[in-house]
Amino acid sequence: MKSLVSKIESNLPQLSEAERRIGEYIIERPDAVPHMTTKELSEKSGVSEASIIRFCKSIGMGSFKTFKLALLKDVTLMDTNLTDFSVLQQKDSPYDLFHKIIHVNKSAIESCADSMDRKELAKAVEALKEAEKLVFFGVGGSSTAAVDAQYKFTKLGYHSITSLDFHYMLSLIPHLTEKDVFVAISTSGKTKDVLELSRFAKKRGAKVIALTNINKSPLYKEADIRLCTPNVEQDFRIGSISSRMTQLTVIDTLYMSMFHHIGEKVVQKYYDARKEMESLRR
Amino acid sequence: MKSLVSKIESNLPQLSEAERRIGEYIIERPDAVPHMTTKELSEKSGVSEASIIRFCKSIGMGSFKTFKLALLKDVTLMDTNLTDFSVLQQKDSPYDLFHKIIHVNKSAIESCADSMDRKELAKAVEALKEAEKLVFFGVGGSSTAAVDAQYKFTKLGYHSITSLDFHYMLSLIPHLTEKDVFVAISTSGKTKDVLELSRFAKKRGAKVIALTNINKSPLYKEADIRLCTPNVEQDFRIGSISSRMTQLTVIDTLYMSMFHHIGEKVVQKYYDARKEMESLRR
DNA sequence: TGCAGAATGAAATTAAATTTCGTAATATGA
DNA sequence: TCATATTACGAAATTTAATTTCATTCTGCA
Repeated sequence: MKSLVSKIESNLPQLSEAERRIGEYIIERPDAVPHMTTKELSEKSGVSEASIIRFCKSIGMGSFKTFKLALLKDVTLMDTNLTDFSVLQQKDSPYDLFHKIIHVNKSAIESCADSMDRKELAKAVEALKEAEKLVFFGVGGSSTAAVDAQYKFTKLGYHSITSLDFHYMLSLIPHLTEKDVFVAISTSGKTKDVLELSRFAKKRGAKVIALTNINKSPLYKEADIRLCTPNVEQDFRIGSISSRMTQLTVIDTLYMSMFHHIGEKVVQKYYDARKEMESLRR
Repeated sequence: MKSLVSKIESNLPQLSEAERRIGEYIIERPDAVPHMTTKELSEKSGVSEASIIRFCKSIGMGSFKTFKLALLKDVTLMDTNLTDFSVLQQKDSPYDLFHKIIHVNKSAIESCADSMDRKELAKAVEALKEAEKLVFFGVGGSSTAAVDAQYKFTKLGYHSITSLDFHYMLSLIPHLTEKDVFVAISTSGKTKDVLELSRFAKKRGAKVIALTNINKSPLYKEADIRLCTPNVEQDFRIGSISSRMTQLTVIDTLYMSMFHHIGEKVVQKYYDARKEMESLRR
C-alpha cells in the first residue's frame, strides 16, 4: 500500500496548476497540514480555499477533514525525520511559530544523542558523585541552564552555587579545592567570562566540566570533562533558542543520574520538604 | 508515555457524570471518534455538545479538534505498539538515562501542541505587543522559565523584570498599571506565592497571563489569558523534569512572536550589542 | 476573432465547534 | 438550618471552518 504522500507525489503531474501547488506544499510539510484549516493551507500554498477542496476530491478523498485525518495517520506511521525549515516567515502567525518552535526544539533534543560522548558522560557522573561543592556558571542564554542546575542539585542536597555576577564568582573560586566541581556552560565555548573563571577554577584544582557545543573551542580544549551539545542551527539575528534545550537535557541527565545514585537517601527529605510546603500552604 | 486512551481511563473517576459518560464511550470506540463531530459524539454518549468541549479541556486538550487528532495518532500507534517505560530502573547507566530523558523531553514538547489554545496565544501576543513593563514570576522549578523569559525580553528592548524574592516582587507590583503584563508561571497553578502576586497584580490593573498546566486550577481560573502546558507525567519522587521544557517552549513562542513583530527594529541593536561584546573580548 | 470549456478565486452558504448564559444540583459555612 | 457559593450541565447564540455557487479569466481551436 502506497503512502498518501507518495500518492500525491505521483499524481502531481496530472494535477492542475493550483492543485499542484497545494500538493507540493503538502509534500514539503506533511506534518503541519493536519492542524491547518482550508484557509491557512490556501494561504500557505497560494491558492483559494475552493481549490483545496477540489484538490481533496482529485486525490480521492471525500472531504478536507477526511484528508487531514488520513494524512495524519500517514505521517504518524511514516515517522519521517523532517528536515530543516526556516524559522521566520513574514506571514507566520503566533500559532504557526508555535508549531515551528515545537519542531525545532524537538529536533534539537533529538540530536543531543549524536553529540554526547558516553565516556565523558560517565566521567562527569563519577566526578559529581564525589564532589563536595558544585559551581555552575553561564552567562546570557546559558544562565538559564546554570540556574536550573543549581536548583536541581540543591534539591538533591548538594552544596550548589551559581550567580550571574562575575565578581561574585571571582570571590568564590579561591575557596574551591580538588574536591569541587566547576561546571562551565557556554554554547560557543568562547565566552570570555566563562573561560576566565574556568581557568581560575582549574588552577585552584577543581574539576572543570564543560557544557558546550561540540567544536574545538577554547573551553572544549581546556576542560577536564566535555559534555557536548549538538551544533543546532541558529539564526544569526535572534540567536539560538534551542541550544538551551540541549543544555537542559544534559543537566537533566546529570540530575537523574545523581538522583539514581543517591536516590533513596533523599526521597524521605523530598517528602519532608513537600509536607512542610503544604503545611505552609505555599 | 501513557497512551491517551489509558490516560482517559485513569482519569475517569475524577470526571463528572457527563464527562465520564463521554470517556466511557471513547474507551469503547476510540477508533470511531476521530471521524465524529461534537454533535455525533454528544448523541452517542448522551450528553450535550458543550460537555464534549469541556471534556476535552478536562483531559488536557486545547480543543475538540486537537483531541481528535491526538486520539487518531494514538490509535494509529497502538497497532505498532510502542511500549512505555518507567524512567528509573536500577540497572540504568547514565547513558541509558540520557536516552530516556531525550525521549521524555521530546514527547513533552510534542504534546505542547495539544494543550495550547490558539486564541489564548493570540491574545497573549497582543497583550505583549502593547505592554509597557513585563513582569515574570515563578518559584521552584518554574523559576527557570521566568529567568529565561526575562533575559529574552530584555534582549528585545522590553522593560522586563523577574526575581525569586517574593518580597521584592511585592514591593514592585504596586507600581504596575493597566499597561503592564504580569506573567505567572506555575505548573500546578496552585502555588501560593504565585497566586498571591497574580491577584495583587490584577488588582493593580495589570494583565495577568498564566503559564500553567491545563487544568482548572485557581491560577487558570483567575488569569486574564491562559497559556496551557500539557499535563506531562511526573514521578512523585523526583518531580517533573519535563514541565520546564514545555514552559520554555511557550516562552520561545512568545519571544519569537514578539521578535517577529518588532523584529527588524531591534536587529541593528543586536548587532551593536554583539560588536560591543566582541570589542570587550567577552 | 470568437466561442467552448477548463481552471480558479470571491463571496455565499452550510456545517461544525465553541462560548455564553440560565438553571438546577450540590457543597460550604455562619 | 438557611443563605450563599460553587459546580455541572444543556439550550441557544455566536464564531469559525468547510463547502458550494457563480462570475471571471485563461486556453486551445475552428
